[in-house]
Amino acid sequence: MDYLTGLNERQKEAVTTTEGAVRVAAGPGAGKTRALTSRYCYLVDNYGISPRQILTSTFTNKAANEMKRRVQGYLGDLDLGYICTFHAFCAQFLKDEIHVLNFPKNFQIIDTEDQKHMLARIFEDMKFTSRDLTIKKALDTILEARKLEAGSYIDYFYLMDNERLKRAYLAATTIEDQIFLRYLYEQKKIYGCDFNDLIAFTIYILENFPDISQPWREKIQYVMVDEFQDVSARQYKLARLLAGYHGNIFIVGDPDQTIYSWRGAHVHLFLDFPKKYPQAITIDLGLNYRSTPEIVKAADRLINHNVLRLPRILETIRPSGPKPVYFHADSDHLENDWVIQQIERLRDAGTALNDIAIIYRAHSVVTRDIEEILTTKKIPYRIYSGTEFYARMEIKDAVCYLRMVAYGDDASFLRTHNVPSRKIGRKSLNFLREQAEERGISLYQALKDNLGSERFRATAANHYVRAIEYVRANLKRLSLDNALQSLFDLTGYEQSQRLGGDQDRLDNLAEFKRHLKDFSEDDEATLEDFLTRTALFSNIDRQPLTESVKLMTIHAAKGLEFKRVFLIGLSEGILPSRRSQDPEEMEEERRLTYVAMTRAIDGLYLSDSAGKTTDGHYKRPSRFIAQMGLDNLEFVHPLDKSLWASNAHPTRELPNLDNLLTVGELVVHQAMGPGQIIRVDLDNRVYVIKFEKMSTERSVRFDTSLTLLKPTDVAIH
DNA sequence: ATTTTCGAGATTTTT
DNA sequence: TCTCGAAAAT
Repeated sequence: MDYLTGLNERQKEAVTTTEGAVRVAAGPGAGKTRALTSRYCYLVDNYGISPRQILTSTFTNKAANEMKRRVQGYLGDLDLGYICTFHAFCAQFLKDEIHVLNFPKNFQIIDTEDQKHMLARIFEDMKFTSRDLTIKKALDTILEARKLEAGSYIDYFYLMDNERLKRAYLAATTIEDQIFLRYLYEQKKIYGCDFNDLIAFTIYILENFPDISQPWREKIQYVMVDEFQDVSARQYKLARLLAGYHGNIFIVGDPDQTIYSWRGAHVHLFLDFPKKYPQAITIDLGLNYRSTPEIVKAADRLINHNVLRLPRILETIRPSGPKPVYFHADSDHLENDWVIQQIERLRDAGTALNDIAIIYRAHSVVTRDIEEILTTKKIPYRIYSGTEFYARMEIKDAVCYLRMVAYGDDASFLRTHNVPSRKIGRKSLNFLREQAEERGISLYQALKDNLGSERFRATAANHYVRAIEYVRANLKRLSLDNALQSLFDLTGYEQSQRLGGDQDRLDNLAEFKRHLKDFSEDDEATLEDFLTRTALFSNIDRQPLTESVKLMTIHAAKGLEFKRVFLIGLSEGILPSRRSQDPEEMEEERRLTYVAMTRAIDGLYLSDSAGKTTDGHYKRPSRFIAQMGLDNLEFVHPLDKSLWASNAHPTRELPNLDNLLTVGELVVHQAMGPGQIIRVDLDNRVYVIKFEKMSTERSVRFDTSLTLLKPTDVAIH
């Protein structure tokens, strides 16, 4: 029973409320993963529910692994296959059920990079170049278009046969439609399934095939969703569908930590949960176990500038500590220098390097400079990001060689056909494109069919084709790691890397082969399974070999905690990002800062530097520094208020929204008298106000004259 | 005539 | 790291 010991009353309530719809609103460091884990154990242990009857959606694979470890710690070794991301659940589901959409069981999961490749190829085929419609924009448009009507594009296109789809894109009148339909055609041709499709297909099947849907809904007795504030509308719909039969849906989240809006998350989903489930009970976990009161105070002051939130009062139990430290440097080099000096000081005072993290808005903030200083000072560090294991060039190459064996798709072909160099350059590739286009075949097939032609006489293309064909033919006999080795040997890939002389790359390849070998220990494991896994679990958590300082983006730091946190690059244009223009985006930037601050347990260090940004503007300290409350911070240098002069933040927050009232504030309306602001609706530009005289809430336009009765920090309810 | 190499410039966040 | 373009190499 020790999964219940040490829980506070609120947490216990969350754990033991097992029926119906439950919403847990949890602040940072409130032990929400703890509550979720305990509830899982409680259901299995007390109610005799089998793990296969509980779907627990986590936001990252890392979080899933962490939860599994904890549950197994309490209950022993169990198969916890449904503690996973929605995407991983859908991959499992579709493997069994996608045949109803006439897709093969071994459909291919494609990632953003594949999609970009496909689009690039379409653009080139169409000889289409435009400054206004870049590949990136086209991809956004494609994703956006599909978001609108979950099922419709499946009805219209995925159930259409390829010939009709082809006619549709040829007949399209606008460039956008041409690209969109052409893209769907290309994707369908290879039975590709992107991350959105995984969810959308699953929903589609659940909604349209009752014979499949009903057994699943009966089987899944409990649905639990972690990090609900980052769930997209579509994922939410999936959760509702699966929980539809038993009605047990349990969500945990913190609207103030919504940092994935760009991926479809919206604060409203959490705030409006009771509208979907009128009987839902809400449990508030506001007690912060993690950070010192000083850190919580500054973070709380900052987040109170947001309008789209549930007001809450954060309480702390930790003993008092130092105020967060703010350092403004004259140059980015001096900023890095200061940060690393502090780290050295902490280390010499006995802080383990593992307890220290450097956090930033975007990878670009990490310059060669900071790495150089860390190296010269002999401080081991590890960057969690950009070049994660599977993102490394040589690993991607290896994966694409394997994909050539399994799928022979164009994206993999483009990555592998000329690595190492085989004298197949642009002209030859264009030739292949024409062939492929004309005959409706893949690039690889086109190459195979033209091996005898003069064009490829002088190239090493035949080696390439022979290697792939050999491994394809012998795949059943070869173990996966041997298959890859054969590919390497026959194509000379590894040899070329060896000649390149980069030992790191060879080490990485060796590690990749070990992974592959581990995977193929299981006799059932197929190449397709492995590729599915690499597509879904691209961030394998490798244990750091040595004690090291961790560098990561705020997004990557979500859900983690560190004794000491350095939040660097707190400049206007970086945090908040210059790309965040409208007020809602600005709120997201503020939430990001809030998330970063609340990672810290004992010490929080904030820094920025003067100098120029890449676009030539002079950098200014972030407005968020001021919004934390200057008296809540410890300034390394005497305070220079001119750094936040009124001209320092041009046009970021729309002027007419600058003076918005905040939820909870008491106002007087000329006609309707006194009332309290319940919600601020930015979409419709109205305040939702509960007036004393009225029984129902009223909407009042932003520009209506309202007298502020008195500002208040007190929460409503 | 093609392919390869090399330097410069830019890069939000991720399942 | 990736892309682009121009110069160098086959």
